[in-house]
Amino acid sequence: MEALKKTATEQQTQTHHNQQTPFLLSALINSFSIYSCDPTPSAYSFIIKTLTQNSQFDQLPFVLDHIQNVENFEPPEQIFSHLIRVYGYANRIDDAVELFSRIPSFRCTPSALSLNALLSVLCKRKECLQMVYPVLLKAQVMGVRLEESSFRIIINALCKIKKIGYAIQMLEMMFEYGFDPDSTLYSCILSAMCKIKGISSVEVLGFFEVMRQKRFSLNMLDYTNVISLLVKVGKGMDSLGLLEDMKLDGIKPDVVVYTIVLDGVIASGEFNKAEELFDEMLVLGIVPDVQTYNVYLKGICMQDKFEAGFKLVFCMEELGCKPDVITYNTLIGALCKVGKVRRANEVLRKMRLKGFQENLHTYNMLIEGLVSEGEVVEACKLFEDMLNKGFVPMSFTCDVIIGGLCKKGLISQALQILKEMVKRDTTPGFSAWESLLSMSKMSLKEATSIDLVLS
DNA sequence: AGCTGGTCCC
Repeated sequence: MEALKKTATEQQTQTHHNQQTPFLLSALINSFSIYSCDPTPSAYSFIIKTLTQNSQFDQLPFVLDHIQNVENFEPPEQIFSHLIRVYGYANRIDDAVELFSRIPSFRCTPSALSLNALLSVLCKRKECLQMVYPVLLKAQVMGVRLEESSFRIIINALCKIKKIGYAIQMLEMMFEYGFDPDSTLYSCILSAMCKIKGISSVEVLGFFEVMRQKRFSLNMLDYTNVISLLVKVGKGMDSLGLLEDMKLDGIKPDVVVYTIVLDGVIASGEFNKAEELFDEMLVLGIVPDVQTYNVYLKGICMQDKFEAGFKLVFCMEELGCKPDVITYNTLIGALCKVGKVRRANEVLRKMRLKGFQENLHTYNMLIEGLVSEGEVVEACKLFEDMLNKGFVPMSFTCDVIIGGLCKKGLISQALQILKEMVKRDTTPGFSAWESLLSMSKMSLKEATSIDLVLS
């Protein structure tokens, strides 16, 4: 073994040409035959490690063939499970799968150790997931028994690709195998469920109920996931119940949970309840952060209480919770919505003075606000300002301006915007075409101009 | 894990 290791170290500094028997393998055979003993499994382990570390994968088949056909020892399974993982890292998926199937031919009985190695390799790659099922069938034929850890790998992979139905089936299969899946598997599925868009909240709540009946100790994330889903599907008031359950469960809701629930309550227009919730939070000693204040500010603005809104922003500064772009955007958006574009513009000026850079959202809201007030020329100025600052306009915003310009009969300016869009690879929306084409007074020359842009 | 409105017609 010492002789082999010495040879292996020397070999690294030498280059050598292709031979029938690779250098390290013959070194192994020689080193042991000098002392008239047989190579040990750990000697093979050593050269396999050396070869993989040097990325000499082309030599591995010779070594494996030698173990299979010449030696008689029963190699430990770790040699193969390790090599399967290494093949995975090297992106040699077919080699990994083939080695797994071949394990019995090495006088070794494969177990979940190798199977899990292969499953991990396959589950890490989206394009390999389709191979998981055939591998499981193969494993069954080979007499490999799935372990709890095997199920864990598969369920995690299924959750990642949002195949919740299959994940639940695997969960049920675990019972058939005599395993009792723990709460982490359920949490994993629950969290994946909540991320699926268009999932029915009834289904999620049903699953959540199963978790409760199993008397799992639910964690903060479980509650947060479900609460956030309820808010997303517009059942903000239902999230209040879960907030209570959470407290009864001994979990102290944090600022994130309160912010989500507050958002849900405000979205439902229950402003009194929102006040109550905000107070409750303060009483519990939870310090609102900028995101909480932004949600709270949205509620105030929804009630058109702009003075209170400005005051809140001032208080934030006093309390050391610096407002951010979203805070100012919330004010700007609310002001534009009720036609107070002038005041919205003042907010823009103020935020710039405070050193904040407006973003795409700020421009979108102000431009739309100006257009709906009939101030198309101002809107165009702002649009230009936005382009100069390097913002990529949203097609929606362009549509709004084109609509506004057409309404005022400013067709050539509208066409200018259209050209600007085409230049930036932005596709005009339906309403932009509608505005342009509905101009019955459009002259032939301008119609041709559209033609040119289109072609 | 949470905050800003966001994209055709019906």
